[in-house]
Amino acid sequence: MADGQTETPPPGRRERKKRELRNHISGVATRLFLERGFEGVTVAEIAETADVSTMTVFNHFPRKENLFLDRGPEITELLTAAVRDREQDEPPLAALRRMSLRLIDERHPLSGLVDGMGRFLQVVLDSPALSSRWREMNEEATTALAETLALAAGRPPYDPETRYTAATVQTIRDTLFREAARRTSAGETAEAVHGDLRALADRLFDALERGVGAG
Amino acid sequence: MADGQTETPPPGRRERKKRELRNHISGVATRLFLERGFEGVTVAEIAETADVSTMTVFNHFPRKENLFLDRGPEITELLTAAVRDREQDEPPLAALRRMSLRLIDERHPLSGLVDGMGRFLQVVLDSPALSSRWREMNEEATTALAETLALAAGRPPYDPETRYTAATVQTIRDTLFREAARRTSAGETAEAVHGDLRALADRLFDALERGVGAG
DNA sequence: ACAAAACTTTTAGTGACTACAACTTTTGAG
DNA sequence: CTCAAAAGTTGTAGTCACTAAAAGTTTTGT
Repeated sequence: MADGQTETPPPGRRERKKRELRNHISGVATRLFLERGFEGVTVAEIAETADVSTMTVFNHFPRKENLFLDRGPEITELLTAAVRDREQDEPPLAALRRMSLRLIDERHPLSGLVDGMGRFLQVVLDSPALSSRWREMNEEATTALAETLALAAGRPPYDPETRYTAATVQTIRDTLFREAARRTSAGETAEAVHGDLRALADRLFDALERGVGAG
Repeated sequence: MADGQTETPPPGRRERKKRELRNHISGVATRLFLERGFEGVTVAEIAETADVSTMTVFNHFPRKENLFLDRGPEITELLTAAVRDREQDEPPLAALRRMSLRLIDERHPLSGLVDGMGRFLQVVLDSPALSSRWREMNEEATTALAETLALAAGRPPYDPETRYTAATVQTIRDTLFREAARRTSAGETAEAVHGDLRALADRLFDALERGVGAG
């Protein structure tokens, strides 16, 4: 299955080392941020600790915030894929609800149901720059979802009511994440929160669907 | 009615001059931003043009973004006052809807129904920093509204479902503003957009109320 | 008139981020 | 294997938002 060479460079060593270095830098940065907060660590210090130059950090992460928050594209992908890849006869909002419940059941990090997520969220909320980047990621996801929903419903791409629906789905996701992170950080275990979170998700999606139909 | 002295300093000259200087600086800055975009103007240049020192600019506006976006508190105040000062028997969401329609009917700047709002929004959307501040203002308003709604409904101050309602009200407000600014900047007059915007507001509030009840 | 309070200014940083040139490593072709 | 191009890293020298602190100026109340 695996070819076991160690000396010959199989096309892709550059890329692999690049990924590894990126992970290394982001790992070092994340650890420092969790320990001392976002503003308490300078990029120069991260570079020093990771044993690279400051410029290298910026080569891999154009903004300091990206060192801590780099799952933005993943959120966007989850939301749009849920709508795009659903069965023909399933309404978009039903697919989005299913996907949200699946994240919760799988204790996916983006559901917030992971130990340590409380500290993570606290670091974000304590930092204006990270909070800002958090909202920016949410908006990117909202815009992408609005486009996908418009496409699925055969509406014009900038329809305000479609955007309303997309923004509200994002509100639900954000509400669920914060609730999960808040309660797990308050000492409750992920297991204890799981049931309540699921019920909350259902209630919020119910409210949205009563408002706009099946979407 | 007015005491007409010009030489004697009636307690408040300092405050008046301060307000005037603040307005002067923000006016100069706004003009420059509209002409050349947010990133195209440095704070030093604004200070120079306004004939003050750079530090004075920062004394009046702690962030550069505040020079262009300083109506955040006003939004918060409008939303919370609508709920706080409503008649006892009026549901909170009905009061918020009335307030939104009133802004539209009065062509209030925060409704977006003002000539030149298109260019304003374009400058905001063209600048990452201003877009970020815009979202931050929205979040402040959302948090304040959530607290007020929770109080009005006798719920705990951090109730996730109340926050969902507040966030959705904000989504409606933001959607309406963008739609108004987009269409007036596309050449339509505020009068032509007014009727459509009112109807859109009603539809969005209908959707929200169907979902969560009268709030 | 005078002292305290409130502003403004100057000075001297810090820290994120950029442009650019020099240097090193990896890759692919001959 | 060799070598040149491509990709990546590094150091240098900025720019710009923003801060801290001290000194100078104007306004205010007595």
